[in-house]
Amino acid sequence: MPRPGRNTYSDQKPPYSYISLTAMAIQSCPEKMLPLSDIYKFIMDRFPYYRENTQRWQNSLRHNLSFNDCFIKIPRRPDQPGKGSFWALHPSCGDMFENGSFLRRRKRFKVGGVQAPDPLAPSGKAHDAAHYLQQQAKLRLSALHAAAAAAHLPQLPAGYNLSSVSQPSSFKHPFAIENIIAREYKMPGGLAAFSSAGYPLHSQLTPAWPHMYGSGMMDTAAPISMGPGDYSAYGMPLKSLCHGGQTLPAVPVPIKPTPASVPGLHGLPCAHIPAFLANSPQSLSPTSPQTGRSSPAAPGEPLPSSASLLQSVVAVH
DNA sequence: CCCTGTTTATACACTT
DNA sequence: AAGTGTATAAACAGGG
Repeated sequence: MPRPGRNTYSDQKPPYSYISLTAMAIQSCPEKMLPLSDIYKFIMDRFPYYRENTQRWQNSLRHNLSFNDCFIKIPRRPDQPGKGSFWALHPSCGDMFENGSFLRRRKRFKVGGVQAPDPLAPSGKAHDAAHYLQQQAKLRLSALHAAAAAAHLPQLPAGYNLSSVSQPSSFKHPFAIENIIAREYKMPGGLAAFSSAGYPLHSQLTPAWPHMYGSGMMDTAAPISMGPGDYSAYGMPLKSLCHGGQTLPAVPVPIKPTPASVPGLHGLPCAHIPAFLANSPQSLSPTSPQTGRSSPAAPGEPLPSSASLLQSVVAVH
């Protein structure tokens, strides 16, 4: 039982920005893309704090999706009825939170920003994204279809759980919650920063799992533990990112910044992916104070992260 | 009508 | 102090 007199543990605001929350949601899905409603669902499933004032935070979240270049919008295919588009992470956004803080990025991801300020290039965002998603689609789909066939699943109906098989590569995006967790636990001194409730006391970098329902989420739903090294930041082997894949027909076409989008080719041919892992609430949750605001808790030492790996991958392109 | 998505504006916190 | 990133509010348009 939670502390008496207190709201339940989990009503504390998680130490994540909407950007990181959204990124987590997207990354949690095998296809790395989710419709808005599933992003909502993901967040509400795991962060009880967001089960209230939905109007408010959902408006903010939508604002973030539109406003930040790190999110790309992917249309649905005609045969995939439903409202709204899918949302995915821009392949080049890399590890935006490499500084270790999921509340505030060091720098905002901008398309055509740092590495390729080529004004002539057609919107880097759309371009990269399209390319990336083509590969994603290829990989994921083959895995999904194989899995569906094996499992006698008609059409990957909503509610399926193929998480174990639909991760063709052992990759984890920097935003994948697994990574976030792993990173946080790696934080030097991180564990020392816990309150008795297992809640970070003074640092945004310390483990934030208590905010989430279903501590075992990664274990149960994402048995993607893996050996280090052989994966890129995009959910596919580095090789396929660097080479190949260019021959694919443009499957997904990000909409946002590309006036020249091919109209006809819509979204991934994948099923509508439900928020993965709707674990039963375990209510670990935090109690401790969100000291983040007032306390200038040092952002902690930047971790060597997959960001560097990502950068090199992107640079190749 | 409600949901989705875009845009503008303001306030605040953090970084440099 | 200025610049930047994030949160929030709100207006608006388009689509199912």
